[in-house]
Amino acid sequence: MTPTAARTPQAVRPSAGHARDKILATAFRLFYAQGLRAAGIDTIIAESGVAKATFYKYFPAKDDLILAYLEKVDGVWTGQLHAAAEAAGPDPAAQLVGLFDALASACRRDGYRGCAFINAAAESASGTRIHERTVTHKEHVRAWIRDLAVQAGAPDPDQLARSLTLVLDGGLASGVLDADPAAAIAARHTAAQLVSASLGRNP
Amino acid sequence: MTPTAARTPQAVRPSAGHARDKILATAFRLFYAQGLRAAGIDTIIAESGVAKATFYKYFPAKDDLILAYLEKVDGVWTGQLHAAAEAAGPDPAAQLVGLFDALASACRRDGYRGCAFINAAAESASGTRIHERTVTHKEHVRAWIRDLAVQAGAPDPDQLARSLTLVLDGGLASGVLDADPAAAIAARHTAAQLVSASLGRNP
DNA sequence: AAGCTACCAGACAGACCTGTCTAGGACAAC
DNA sequence: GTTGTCCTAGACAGGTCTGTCTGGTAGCTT
Repeated sequence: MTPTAARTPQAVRPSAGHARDKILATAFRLFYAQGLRAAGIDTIIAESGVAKATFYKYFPAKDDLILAYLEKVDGVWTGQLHAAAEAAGPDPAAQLVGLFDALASACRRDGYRGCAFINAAAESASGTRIHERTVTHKEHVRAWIRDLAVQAGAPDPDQLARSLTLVLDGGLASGVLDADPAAAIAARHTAAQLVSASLGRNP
Repeated sequence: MTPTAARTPQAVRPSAGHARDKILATAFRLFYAQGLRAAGIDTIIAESGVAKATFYKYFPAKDDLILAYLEKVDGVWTGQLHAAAEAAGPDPAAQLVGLFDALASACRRDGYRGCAFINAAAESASGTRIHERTVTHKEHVRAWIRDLAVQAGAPDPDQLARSLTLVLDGGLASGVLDADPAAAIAARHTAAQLVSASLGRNP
């Protein structure tokens, strides 16, 4: 009601920034499906239905769009991992296994092509912002899994987190080859074995 | 000594096909270091020190060079895996763990950037020859590991081979992020756990 | 009405990419 | 000497890529 409140850009122009969302949504789709280099700016612009000038207003360079894409992927994938873990119940040990359901769900999805971060890292030289962002993502995931391992009372949470991220990354990496659900099932099974062995319980 | 023996191309022209080797060696280096798309034909030709016509004589298209590159990578990597396994001694169970030493050696090598096949698959659309070649490679590796698992007397060699390839691929995939030897050590450790658990021995 | 903001449409530049083509040199076989 | 093979040097075409720039439209604010 106050003039200042009415003056916020969102209130004044409901469509302000809308173009950015359309671009990012298209980039999300094309970058993942085709790869960072194979998806050209012109195609993204055309499929977004925006003008070129608008694109370069929001993303001064292609790398900026790629980083925004990775940010979005991070949010989506992390959310799916957390949701799968929580769906396994309150027991941290069960959550460590349950998070692998996110892998199975992902690989059943149409157009699944493995881990967007691994794929991005394969296309970017080390030292670039894109590469660094990928490393950060993987570190966050491992730190989260390590946290669960601590809560589960693992004697060596670092080692368990390492093992589980290896299996998870292996499952994701094999996803770029074929979206075989058997790999995801095997990953979950392997994770259960490793968690049991680490916690000293007999499966 | 016979005329026919002296008439073999290799004897007549020692340099025949030499240009092909130079091209392939340069491609091996650049494709792995920079990626398939980032490494341009012109650069490969320039660094090989050959003429453009010579290049296109041996490799009619870039894809042909990429396939030859993958063929070479297959030979090298498979050789390293086999060597590492054999170095662990005659026991198949020990070989299943020992093959992971190839991962540790690889990631200590300068310029290590993970698995060339996973990286190639990340850059190529599924259905292409490049993608198919990658799938074939991974199938061969898993079949070999499964063979070792059978020899080791694993009750479920398929499952053990799946688990071990997941860990191996996970180690290779994380190699494109950072050449952290800790990941390779953890992979070997995890493999030992899985082999012990599968064979019903207590570690 | 004037101004501002967000946007659209598309030409354009300059670099880089793959692949073709012409012209010719070095060397062994005959 | 002639022929055939393998090679070098590099111009060229036609396409694609990223990024810049000009000009014009719609709608809200003042």
